[in-house]
Amino acid sequence: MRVKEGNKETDILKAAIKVFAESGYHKAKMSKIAEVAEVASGSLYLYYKNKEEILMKVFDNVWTEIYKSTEILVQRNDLNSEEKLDSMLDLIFDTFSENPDIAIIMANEQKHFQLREAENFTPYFDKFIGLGQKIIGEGIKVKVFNKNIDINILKVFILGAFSELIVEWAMSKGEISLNLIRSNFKYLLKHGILNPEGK
Amino acid sequence: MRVKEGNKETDILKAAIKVFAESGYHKAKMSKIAEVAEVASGSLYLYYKNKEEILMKVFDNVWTEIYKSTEILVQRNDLNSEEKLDSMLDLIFDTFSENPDIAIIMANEQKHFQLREAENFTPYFDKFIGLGQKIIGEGIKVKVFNKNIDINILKVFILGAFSELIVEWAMSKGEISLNLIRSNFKYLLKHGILNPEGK
Amino acid sequence: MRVKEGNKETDILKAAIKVFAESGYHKAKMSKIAEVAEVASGSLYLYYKNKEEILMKVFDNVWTEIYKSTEILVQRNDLNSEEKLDSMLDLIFDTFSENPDIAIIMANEQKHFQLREAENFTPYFDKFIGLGQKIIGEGIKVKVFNKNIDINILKVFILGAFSELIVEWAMSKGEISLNLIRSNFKYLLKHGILNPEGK
Amino acid sequence: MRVKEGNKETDILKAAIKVFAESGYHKAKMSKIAEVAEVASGSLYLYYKNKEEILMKVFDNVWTEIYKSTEILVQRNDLNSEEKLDSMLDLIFDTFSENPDIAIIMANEQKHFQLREAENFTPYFDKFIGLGQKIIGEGIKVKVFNKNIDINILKVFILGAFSELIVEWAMSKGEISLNLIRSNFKYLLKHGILNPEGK
DNA sequence: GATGAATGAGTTTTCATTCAT
DNA sequence: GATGAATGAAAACTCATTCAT
Repeated sequence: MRVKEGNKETDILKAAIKVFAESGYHKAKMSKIAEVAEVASGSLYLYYKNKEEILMKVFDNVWTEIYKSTEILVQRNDLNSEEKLDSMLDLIFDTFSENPDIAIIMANEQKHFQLREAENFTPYFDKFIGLGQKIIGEGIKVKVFNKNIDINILKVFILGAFSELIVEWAMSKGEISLNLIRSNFKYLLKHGILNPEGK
Repeated sequence: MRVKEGNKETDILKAAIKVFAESGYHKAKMSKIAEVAEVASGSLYLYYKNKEEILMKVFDNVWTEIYKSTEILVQRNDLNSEEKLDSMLDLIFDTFSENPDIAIIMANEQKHFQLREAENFTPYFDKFIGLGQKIIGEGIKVKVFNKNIDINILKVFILGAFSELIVEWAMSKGEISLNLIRSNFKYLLKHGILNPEGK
Repeated sequence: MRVKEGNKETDILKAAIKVFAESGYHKAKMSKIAEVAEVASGSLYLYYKNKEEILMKVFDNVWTEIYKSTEILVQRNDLNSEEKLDSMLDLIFDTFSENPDIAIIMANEQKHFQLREAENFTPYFDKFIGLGQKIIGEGIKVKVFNKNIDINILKVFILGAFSELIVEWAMSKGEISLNLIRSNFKYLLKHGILNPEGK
Repeated sequence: MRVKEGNKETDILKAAIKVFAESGYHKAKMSKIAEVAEVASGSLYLYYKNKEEILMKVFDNVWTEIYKSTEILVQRNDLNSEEKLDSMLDLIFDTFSENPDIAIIMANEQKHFQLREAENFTPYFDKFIGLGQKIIGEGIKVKVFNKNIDINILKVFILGAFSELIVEWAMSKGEISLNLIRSNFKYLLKHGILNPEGK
């Protein structure tokens, strides 16, 4: 029999990530994904039920990975709250900077599907957000973080700033230094923009 | 004197904003926009060249308005840099909180069209961003804002955090207090999350 | 505005009848129906939800018409049972001989959809069968028809024989005399094949 | 000695009969046939050229068998015309009641392929019909059957009534008594529906 | 200007058939 | 012979846009 050559499932997913990032989900054509994956269009449906399922798989993969790493992080006793937040930010910076196309897809499509196709959207995004909240909550308890800040607002603040920055970086195709973005992001998040030395 | 109401061009734009916010641009049907605008579908094309042009007009309207108000703000002598930043943030908070559907559209669609249909995208967005940068730049010069922060990164940081927050609010249909969001946002932006009293 | 020219809904139905009769429902292409109806393919969907709905409409139309005429027939007091049966047979002979393509479609497709898409199948077929049974039942009561015959079996017997004959005629494109078929059918149904004069 | 069971060619045919009866030929999937036959889908093509050939084989098998048995019947000298007709009817009743799925397939698909794929359709159906005509023709000659009946019409009449009845029985999954159907069928065919005792 | 019926290009998806192993 | 992964042609259907009235 004809045996699976290489790994078509992965090839297709990689191709889809590329095409979705390039054209946006709605304008992306299945035929283009097939072409990039060097696979017949019918083969897409051997591995994925339909176009949406491919996208959902992209999100599921990243958020599952991020969630799992964060879970381990949360349980570490050798790190204080500030260090845990730092590590968590490094984690997502690393993940998306290794997969800039996924960052672009997340920024452009995630909200739409989270809102309007919630039942098919990976539960690991919300679970990850929950862990982030936990880290911050602990930081507040031990008075490292300001207790007057609304934690629900904070999480949205962080997520928004982060995803905009990572996409800006991804779109610039590396022209902007990721490390500069990362350090500025961390600094801003912790100290804000005011000149600490006063005017 | 009040301009006569029932202007079709405006009706269509309002209807489109509603429909785009509800379904997302790509899934929005022209026939639905026509229905909501209480206009025949053919009439849409009397006022707008095509579907995309309607969306572009939505963006052009908000960013032009925001740009113009910001321009006036920038020129005021009675405000220092921190006050100008505050006012600018109030400006966009006010604008989008009066038009939550536009906030949703901005969050979901703007990036796509900014990137991939740049030639049709309103120049007033970039012009507005320029003004924002100017305000901050001045603040740095007078040492109100921290000079070590990269201004390009900062603008993306602010924009990302802001739009995520405003959409969160818009999607929640008013369940979250806008004032709480605004004050937290301003505080975070200025002072960050660390407890100022130390641990 | 562009006003309905002619009657596209009817044009499409007529075209579909032709195409379904020619190729069979499953092999019939929507594009072919559109071509025959001299209409764009998209227009088909202005009048019918999908391919199946067109076919269902064909069945609904014939059986509704036949049912209504039979209903009137059943109520007549001037006819005895044998005459009513005769008239009913004439009715269906006339209907299908005026629409030979529908006869072909009925013979080839009806059973499939009756069985497997029962919820979309016209209720007027069963209602018509009910009236047929009523006529025969009355004939048995007044001893015109043989009381030993199972009426459920009889109705299937008649229906099967009739539809096979009408299709044979329709397929022959008029080579066989319809009147000959009709008289032989009536005779056989009443007297059977045995030579009445005995051997 | 029993022929070895588990013959793939036969397994496939049996599976196809089941699947065709269940879903109808056009909706039947080759993959489903393979699954039911417990065979790989590629193996279907080792034994049959394509989907249509499988169906054609189904028809060929029944009609060949029926033809051969009828041929023997025709040549018997110990039976008069009426008895021959009776036996022939028993023959087809027996054949299809032992293979109700084939009865269903015949009723739903035969006409389509007889008409539109005549060149691939088994010649044994027509040959069988020829024998049937011969039996009746002889019955007319010896004045057992009514000479005024058109023999071509009669054969269609019988075939239609029979196949509708056998399918009705097959679909009812045995709820209706086959013997009752058979006796009513024979009676109706010979004597018709009129009450022999007059009104 | 206004209408909405009509258009037809464009895309996803299915599934019979092939063929490398 | 047997397998089942891979293929790609084919077709239904959608919907932005046009245009006759």
